Amino acid sequence: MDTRFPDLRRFGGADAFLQVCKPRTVLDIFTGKWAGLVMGALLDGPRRFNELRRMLDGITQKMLSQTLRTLERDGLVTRTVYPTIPPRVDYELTALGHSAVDVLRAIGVWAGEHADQVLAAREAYDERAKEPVEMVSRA
Amino acid sequence: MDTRFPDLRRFGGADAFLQVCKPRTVLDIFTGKWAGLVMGALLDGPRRFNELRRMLDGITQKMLSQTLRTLERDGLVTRTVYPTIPPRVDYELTALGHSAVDVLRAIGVWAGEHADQVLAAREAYDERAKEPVEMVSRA
DNA sequence: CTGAATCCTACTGGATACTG
DNA sequence: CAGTATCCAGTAGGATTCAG
Repeated sequence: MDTRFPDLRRFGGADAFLQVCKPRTVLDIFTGKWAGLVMGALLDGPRRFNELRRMLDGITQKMLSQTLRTLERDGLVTRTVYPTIPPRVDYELTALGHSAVDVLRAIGVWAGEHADQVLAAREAYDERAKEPVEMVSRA
Repeated sequence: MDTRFPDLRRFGGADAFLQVCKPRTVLDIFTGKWAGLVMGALLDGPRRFNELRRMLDGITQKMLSQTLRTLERDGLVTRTVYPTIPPRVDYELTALGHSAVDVLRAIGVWAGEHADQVLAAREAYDERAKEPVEMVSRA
């Protein structure tokens, strides 16, 4: 989901979305599978790599590593290396990262409040699909 | 980005995200490439298929059709068919859909306000990557 | 411990052509 | 007009292996 600048040229109505045109690339921050969870795991302070891995049970090293690198690149997380043996690396949310978490929280709240409605709608829809079919192709 | 229920079992810290566990499936609403834009196009009232297609310049029939069907399934949009000739179909946001748009707007606002910071951070990061490299592997 | 590199699969989204 | 069906490319994400 990206294709780099598919770019949503002008946008008909909805002024609120005009600003989404350029910042669209930034939206990827919220679309990844893990980015939100990783930031959530950093809410309480700095964490080490394996600490995060344990918190996000189910994530692979690759995805954690990849996600962290992206978050760092986007300025949402800082990475601090302690040149000790064994090496130790701490990750921490930046101010920007915290502001992003607020948005994630808003999304989470909406999802929490409306999940039932959405799921019910889905069930109803899928149910209707299996129905009588009415339009019998009577030969 | 889905794999249906990868399911984020328990979640270490961040209480705010606990509720994301079950409703995670609902989050897909915001992750699609077009869902947000389509809902945005419906803000001012009902629209017909081709009307939407023109507003969302760049979208293909397939994606518009697919997106609308998903939105309908999730109860965010209603679909009304007028059995006239030629056929006419109207799409309109439901109350649930409108509430979702509010969240989308919040995301858009954040993106608009912080896009510059993120993009600057990215540039800086990419710049550093090309640097001296310091750690010369001196034989 | 903290990653990077490789391989592999499934899904998203686009182009094109056809139907009621 | 409002779709559906088919084919195709790019990519996200997982498993596994290797390295500093």
